[in-house]
Amino acid sequence: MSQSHRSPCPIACSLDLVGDRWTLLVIRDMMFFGKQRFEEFLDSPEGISTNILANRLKSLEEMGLVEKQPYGSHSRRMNYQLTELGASLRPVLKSMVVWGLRNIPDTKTPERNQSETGID
Amino acid sequence: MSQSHRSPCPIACSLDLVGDRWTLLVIRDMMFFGKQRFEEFLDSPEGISTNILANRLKSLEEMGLVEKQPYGSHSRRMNYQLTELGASLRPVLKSMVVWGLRNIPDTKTPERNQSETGID
DNA sequence: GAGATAACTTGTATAATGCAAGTAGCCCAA
DNA sequence: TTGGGCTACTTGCATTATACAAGTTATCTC
Repeated sequence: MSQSHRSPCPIACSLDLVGDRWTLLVIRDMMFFGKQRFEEFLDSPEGISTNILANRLKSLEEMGLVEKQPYGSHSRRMNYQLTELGASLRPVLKSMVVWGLRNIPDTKTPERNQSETGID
Repeated sequence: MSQSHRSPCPIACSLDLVGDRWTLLVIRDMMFFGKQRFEEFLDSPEGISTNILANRLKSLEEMGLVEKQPYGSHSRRMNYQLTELGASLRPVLKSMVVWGLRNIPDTKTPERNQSETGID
């Protein structure tokens, strides 16, 4: 969590951590869709590529937003989960959902998640 | 506002528009610090370079988040202002301020702005 | 031991960023 | 009327990040 920061501004620092086109989508997948595995993240409609995903999972782990654990004795399988810190990004994600739904045409959230996840 | 989108997800679409390390900082400067001119944006502590700034101002204008107007007869001077759409990003910015202040050490907002701008 | 699963790694091409310097239009004072 | 200052960019080039496709590795199952 003590990466290199461009300034003491909380917005700038937040962007230093999660300010790119992919990181928050991985967090979204964990937060709202319960995804936990590498292959599940690959399935998302945005189509992240494997090298970017591996890179993001590694830096999310280093930043303390995500925890990685082996999944039982099940082959090489890993489990990725949000830490408390990662989960605390929920209001940020939710504000983006609200803004996007209101202001960008043809955006929508999957029906089955609107009640379950508190996305609305 | 109808750029190319990776998916119908409101988070992904929002990130397609403002998901990089600089765009939201320009918006921050307008929203919380009342900056309106090219040189003022350059003064911010993060040190954006001129080509990136010109590029971001152009795309912000194309997206309809910012309006550009000539400043009276004052040489080549321009005024940049948030549109209503741009201003509607305030909750997103504020949620990042709150998260950053709580979770990233040594972040702070300038004192003089805390009451004036509704940043807290 | 052969095949399936799952999580990466590697290579290469393209695009974005960062840095320094230069350009261009307009105004004002000499 | 011209020369300098102000302001907003543009350009060139090196470095870094992204995108796409393919290959590799470790474990488990049969």
